Amino acid sequence: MSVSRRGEVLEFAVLGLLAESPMHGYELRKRLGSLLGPLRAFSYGSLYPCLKELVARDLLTQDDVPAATTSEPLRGRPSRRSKIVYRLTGDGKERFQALLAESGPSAWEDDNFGVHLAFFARTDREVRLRILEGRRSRLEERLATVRTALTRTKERVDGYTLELHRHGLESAEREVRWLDKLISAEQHDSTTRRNRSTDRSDTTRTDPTPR
Amino acid sequence: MSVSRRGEVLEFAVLGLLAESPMHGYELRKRLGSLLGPLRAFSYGSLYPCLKELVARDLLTQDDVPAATTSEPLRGRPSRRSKIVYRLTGDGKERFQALLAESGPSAWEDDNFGVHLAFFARTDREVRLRILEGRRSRLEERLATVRTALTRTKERVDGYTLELHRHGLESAEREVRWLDKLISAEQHDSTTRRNRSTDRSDTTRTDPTPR
DNA sequence: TCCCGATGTATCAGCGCGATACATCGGGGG
DNA sequence: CCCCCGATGTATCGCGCTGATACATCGGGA
Repeated sequence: MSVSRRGEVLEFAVLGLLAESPMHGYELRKRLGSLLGPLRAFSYGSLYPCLKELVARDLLTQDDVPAATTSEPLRGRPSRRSKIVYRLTGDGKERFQALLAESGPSAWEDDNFGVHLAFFARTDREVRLRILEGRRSRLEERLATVRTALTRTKERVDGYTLELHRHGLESAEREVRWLDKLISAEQHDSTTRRNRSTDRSDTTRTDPTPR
Repeated sequence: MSVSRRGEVLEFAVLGLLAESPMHGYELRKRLGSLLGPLRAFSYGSLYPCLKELVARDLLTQDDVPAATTSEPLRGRPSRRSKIVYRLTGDGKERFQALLAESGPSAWEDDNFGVHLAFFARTDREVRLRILEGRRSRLEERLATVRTALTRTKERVDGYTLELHRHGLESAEREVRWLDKLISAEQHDSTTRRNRSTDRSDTTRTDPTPR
């Protein structure tokens, strides 16, 4: 209760990046940008408090690096500020592994899905499949809602609004097809191991090839 | 200053919806949902404070409607809470027209573009074109940044992250093509039919927009 | 009858963004 | 030679917005 549970996506991303190699805040934020895209990138106003909390939870350690690169005897300025390098602790690695293994709804909700996908290379194949399929049915279900809402009000809306929604709808449909491609790639890839692709693990009725 | 300037998108949307007809908060929020899509829809935690502020700025009036629909003599309950209907004032209509005429960068930034497009039926054709073209170049410019960033790091990222960014890139490219279609539709519309574009008059005469 | 979902108004904790502040450093132009 | 500028680097604050929650009425189905 008192843990205050920050949004897990930033925590997850930070742990994953620091699992590759220790680094300082500025560098971390840049990597965050290239991980999640220029959008989705978190600001320092989120990053630094998050780092602070992770240190408090003993998932990270922070080492102040004086960065006395030269033999310069530390001039008049008493405080020669430099980098603060963050590093994963054992608990941190454990926590990251636990988050990697997460395959429930929290893994495929809008905000979280991107990060989980970005770390797929370090994720178990079965978990990958569950997340992809969960994401797919989540999208499909939203799609159904939007579609009916759209047809119900189709005649009562002007052409521009309609066009806006049509484009949004097509984007979502395109994302479903993209997910299908990823899923089928995963299944194909598994041919080297025992493949149980015919089991009925579908959470929702998914017709093969809607159209 | 003291005006506190709330995010203009909600204000714009609310004014636009109330310009069609007065209504109460609950109804307003539903329309907001079908205007901007289920995502993008604002929560009551945003809507009610916004309404309060707009009333304080004399852009809206709020009328408490007892909702004694029938001749029912108002049974035992002393407090028969009912709807609070919001209505545009003259200043409100003026403000909405001013926002409709907005064609600067604020009109085509990510957050604002959707609302402006949703009200295109009530927007001057020239303003429509400027907004569409502004939006297009904004997207194109971001696209260029992402593309170079992607090729620079192409080899240093695992396949899943790459795929994620590739899909995002294609979505943006698709949106550009979509804008191109809208722009060309606008231009075509102007050459074929001589719209009474030069007249003043009607504030809201909606011409049948392209399919 | 009782519960449930829709209608209806309203608030609150907390999160994340954007702006801002401060400080060091290398380099290019006046 | 200096000064500005942009990149590097850490950090905070205001505030809009979300999701949860609260409360109240109503119609309808089990």
